[in-house]
Amino acid sequence: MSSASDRAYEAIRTMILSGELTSGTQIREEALATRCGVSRTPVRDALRRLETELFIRRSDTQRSFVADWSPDDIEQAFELRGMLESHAAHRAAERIDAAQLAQLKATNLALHRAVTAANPDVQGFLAYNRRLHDGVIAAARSPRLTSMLSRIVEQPIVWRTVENFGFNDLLRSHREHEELLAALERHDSVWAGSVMASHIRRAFHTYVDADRRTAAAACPVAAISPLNLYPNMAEVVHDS
Amino acid sequence: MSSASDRAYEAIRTMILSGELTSGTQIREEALATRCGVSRTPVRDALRRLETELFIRRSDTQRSFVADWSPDDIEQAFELRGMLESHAAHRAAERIDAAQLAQLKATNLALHRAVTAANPDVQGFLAYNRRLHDGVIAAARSPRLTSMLSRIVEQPIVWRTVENFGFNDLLRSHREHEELLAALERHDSVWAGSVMASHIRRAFHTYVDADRRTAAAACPVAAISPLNLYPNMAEVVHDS
DNA sequence: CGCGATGCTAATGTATACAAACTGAGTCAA
DNA sequence: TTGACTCAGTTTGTATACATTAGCATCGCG
Repeated sequence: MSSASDRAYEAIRTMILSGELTSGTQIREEALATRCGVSRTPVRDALRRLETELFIRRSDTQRSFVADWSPDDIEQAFELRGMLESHAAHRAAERIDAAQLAQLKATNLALHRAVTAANPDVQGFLAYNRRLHDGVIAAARSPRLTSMLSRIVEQPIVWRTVENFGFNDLLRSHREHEELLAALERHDSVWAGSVMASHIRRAFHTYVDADRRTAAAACPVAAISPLNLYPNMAEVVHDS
Repeated sequence: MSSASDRAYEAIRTMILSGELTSGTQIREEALATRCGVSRTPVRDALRRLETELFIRRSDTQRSFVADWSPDDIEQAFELRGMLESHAAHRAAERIDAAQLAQLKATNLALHRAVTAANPDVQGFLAYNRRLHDGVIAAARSPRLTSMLSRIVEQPIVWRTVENFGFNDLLRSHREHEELLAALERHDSVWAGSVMASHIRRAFHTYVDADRRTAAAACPVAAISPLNLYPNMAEVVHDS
């Protein structure tokens, strides 16, 4: 999209993810506009986008607040992402062609190199991981699915997750991708769907564990949801 | 949302659903603004919303066009809606309380009355049907799920579908709701999920059949997708 | 003392003017 | 003839000013 609108979007998103804007904070368009160096118009655009991605919540009276993610919210997000990406993998297995498959393999190879480098390149892992998942989604050839996955189940959690990943988690991620690729190569949709479902479910648990370890640590992204100390706590009340 | 923005949204949406704006038509903000009697600003807002709901497609160069729904698109939409609402029913069965259940029952009773009235009240059916499904989604208590279902898998297809429903289809819909309510009352999440999945899958086939019958008829909503004459046509090329 | 009305302040919604970007037709050169 | 380039016209993006509405506190009245 356009430059100013994009910059505003990225800037605000980053502020939220970095913890600069904490959950529950009210958002004033004017203030953000100043901060991003643009006018209110593109900021409003960005806020709309962030709202559909549930980074931002609007009160019944049109005020915007930074959304707070309860442990239950986070689990739901993982659940939805698992369901949708599993479906994407299922479709992809029926539709993927040799070129796409080759590209996915190359991506996972690059991911492996990033992980096993002298000092592991987490940013690289993130980028390749994203590219691989995007590739699978694209191979599913469903505009609706693509749109839902890109917009709603976006990366906030993944971000935070990978921050807390250890070396072994990254390696395991690579191995699971390998299995997914094997399933895609055989056009075995059931297998592909299952692998993807477990892949994401595992990421969920890795997240919960890592979060429990680092909760209340100095890292602001962990401090956002200290309740994660109790991941088994069943019903958490939440508004909106 | 705000008045002008809402009016623009409703107006444009109606233009699309009624066939006044045909698929593929380029959308000029200025023209729509004039037509809706508001300025470009709320029109832009409305277009963004309609874009996330996939009523509108944007070219890589920021031009907007009315989306065209191929038969494959429509099946995908039903698939996604089935998956998500089935999940919603599953969750709802675990969480629904007596009050919510009673309300759903009342709604389905009202739906039945609307259908079996002297001359069947299709608009009434629509309203009650929507209320019932919304009730189930609300009972699932998942903001993310709610947002996805309300935004993306919205009602365009349902609208067109019900236009083509016959008396028996409406009655069957009521019966399937009854079964769903029974599952919810027993808090049987597996049953509830299955019933919802078949309910929506059946709606898909009813749509396909009805559409085949009425395709190319005078009704503009049917004329929007003449390709539906061939519902079994597998792969349809589509851009975006 | 409580409660509601009222006016001020601040935030969002809307309109409009201007800037930037795309479109497409026409032109010129290889 | 084709292909790239240019330039006017059109369309969208951005900024800003104004309108409207929510928040909030104070004041007046019962």
